[in-house]
Amino acid sequence: MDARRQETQARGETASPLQIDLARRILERMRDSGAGEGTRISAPELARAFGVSRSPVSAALELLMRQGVLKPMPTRGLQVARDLSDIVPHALLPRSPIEELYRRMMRERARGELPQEVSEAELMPRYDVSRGVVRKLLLRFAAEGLVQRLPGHGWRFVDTLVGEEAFRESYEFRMVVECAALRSPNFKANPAQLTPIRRAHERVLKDNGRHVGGDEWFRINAGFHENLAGCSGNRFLTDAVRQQNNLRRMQEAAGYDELPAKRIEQSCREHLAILDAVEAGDMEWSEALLRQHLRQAAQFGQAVEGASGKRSSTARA
Amino acid sequence: MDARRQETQARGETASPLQIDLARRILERMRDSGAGEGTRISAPELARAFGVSRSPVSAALELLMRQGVLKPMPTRGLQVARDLSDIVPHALLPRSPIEELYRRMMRERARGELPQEVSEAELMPRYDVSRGVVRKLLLRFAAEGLVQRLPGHGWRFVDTLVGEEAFRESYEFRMVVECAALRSPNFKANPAQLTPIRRAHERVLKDNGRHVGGDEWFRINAGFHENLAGCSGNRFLTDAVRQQNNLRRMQEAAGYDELPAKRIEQSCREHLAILDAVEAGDMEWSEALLRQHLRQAAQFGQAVEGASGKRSSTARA
DNA sequence: TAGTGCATTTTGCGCAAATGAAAAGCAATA
DNA sequence: TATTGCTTTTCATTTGCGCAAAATGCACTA
Repeated sequence: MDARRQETQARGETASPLQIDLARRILERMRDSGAGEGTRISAPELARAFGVSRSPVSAALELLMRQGVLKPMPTRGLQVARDLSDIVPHALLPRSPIEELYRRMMRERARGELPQEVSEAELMPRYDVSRGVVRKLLLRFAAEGLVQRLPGHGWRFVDTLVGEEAFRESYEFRMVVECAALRSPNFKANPAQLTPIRRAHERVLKDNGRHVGGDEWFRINAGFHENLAGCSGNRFLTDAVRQQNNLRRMQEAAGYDELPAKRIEQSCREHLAILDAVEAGDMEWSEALLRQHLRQAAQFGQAVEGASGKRSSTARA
Repeated sequence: MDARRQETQARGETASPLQIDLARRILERMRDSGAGEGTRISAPELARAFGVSRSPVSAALELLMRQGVLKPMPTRGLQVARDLSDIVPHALLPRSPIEELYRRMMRERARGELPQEVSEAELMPRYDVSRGVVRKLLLRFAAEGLVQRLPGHGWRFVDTLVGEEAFRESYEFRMVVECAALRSPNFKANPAQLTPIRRAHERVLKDNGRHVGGDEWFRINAGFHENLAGCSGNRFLTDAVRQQNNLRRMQEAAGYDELPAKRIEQSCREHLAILDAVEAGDMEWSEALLRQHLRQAAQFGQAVEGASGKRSSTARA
């Protein structure tokens, strides 16, 4: 057993979803924290940071080593093998089949190809997977608040953000929550938290959004809003923002409307301006900027939605 | 098969959790909608209202008939058999074992007897149930946002509301969200929605909180805040309030500190005052009242928490 | 026309052993 | 002292089948 396991792992044939996911997040973390060639990587530290044991972290590091991102230290341990600033995580790391399926379901739902109410038995043949897999996927959707169990049979996707209604409501909600976060009496800008965010934004601006795919920008964007709310010190405000990000991620998955580089660039600058104001401690100005930022994003989104006839397109703020 | 099923059902030995739950909700619905003796009950209408098929509704109605709450019409169908205003639903309808277990888990968690992070394997022997049941329970907790899956193994309960920190944050969050709901441009007081709420409050006042247990009051209280937010027409605001209610329900489950009847009565009056203002369309005054109401509830809760040495007691607003 | 009662179909849950993955423990080392 | 590499232990997922329960369809009636 042991021999066989080592063998398959060495061939790179097996890697659990968690391991792949960790590898990607580790890569992003290293890059955004400014780690350069030769930087030593500590497995226990990563395990702590991501709330898992060393086992999956070790597997993820091995994965990264096979991809040439890491290399062994002269004596023991691992170090960064190359410059990370131009790496596209998703290109380097294959998505696990289950992750792929998750995104596919999300996309089909966002496009309306998948009905709002579904049964497990309906999904099994559709995606040609076992019930266990279906349950696992639905459970994950449920954990992100994107789907709910119906009282009797079946599951129900939450109202998506398509349509003027939900779209407007979403922005109204975000405006309320995120501005409240800035106004929170306990608000405290944490440089250790915000610096990587800022760095990521600057990286986007540097290559004019050429190497920045929609996925990447979404992650950066979501991270910005979530961490900003996080500074409020109010976990409920933070959770609410995260929840909204999850919802918008589903819309994003529809894959319509690639966001124009111009728009990304502008959002980026607005984010940086907000960060400046926050770090300078000028909360009123921060709030004004944020409010304006959200309003513009909402307008942009609605414009796109109005232009294309199809149901689509939440703008990313 | 068929004969056996009818037999067991006739003996009242089997009743699925859904059926029992429906029976209780139907009872509450009839009572709060002011149905008196002789009122005819329509199964399809109830099925629509609760989003299930007629099957479990029929079973629930049969259950209520066996309890003497309903009786057959002269020709066909069912009617209310007695005055419903003094009925205590929980006393009449036995909770299903799984419901009982759910509440027990919640209570033990709220009291800190159950650790914040648990594994399924740990829970199975503890409650002497199969893995399937454990999963089902955890899934339900997850659906209410009370527990989350950890990346690797195990589940993690969300931070409870005990401790000054979380308690303050919770009220800050509610203040933000609920007041925003009242200020929402699309706010629209829906009498059909608010009248049953008002009636329930008046019932509480009428018998000075004598027959109103903590459970009952919690339900009414939660319903008030949720429906009020619901009038905003913004589903995200509504969801946020519901989520807070779920959290507070867990605190409630600890079962410390029976809320004094005086306090319930006062909250009740404050709720009614808010309803008055809302229905009169005076949103500014509504908001002022609501803000004051939440502030007082927060103070009351903190006072109790400070007084009793134990970790306990979220006040109900 | 909507509601009832009954029959049929569909759906999801319960159960238990085997397998794979993550957590935890431990000695060796820089 | 913290980290690494390895081993052991614990944990969760997978899989398939039988059954209970919910959804659905249909004839009949007020």
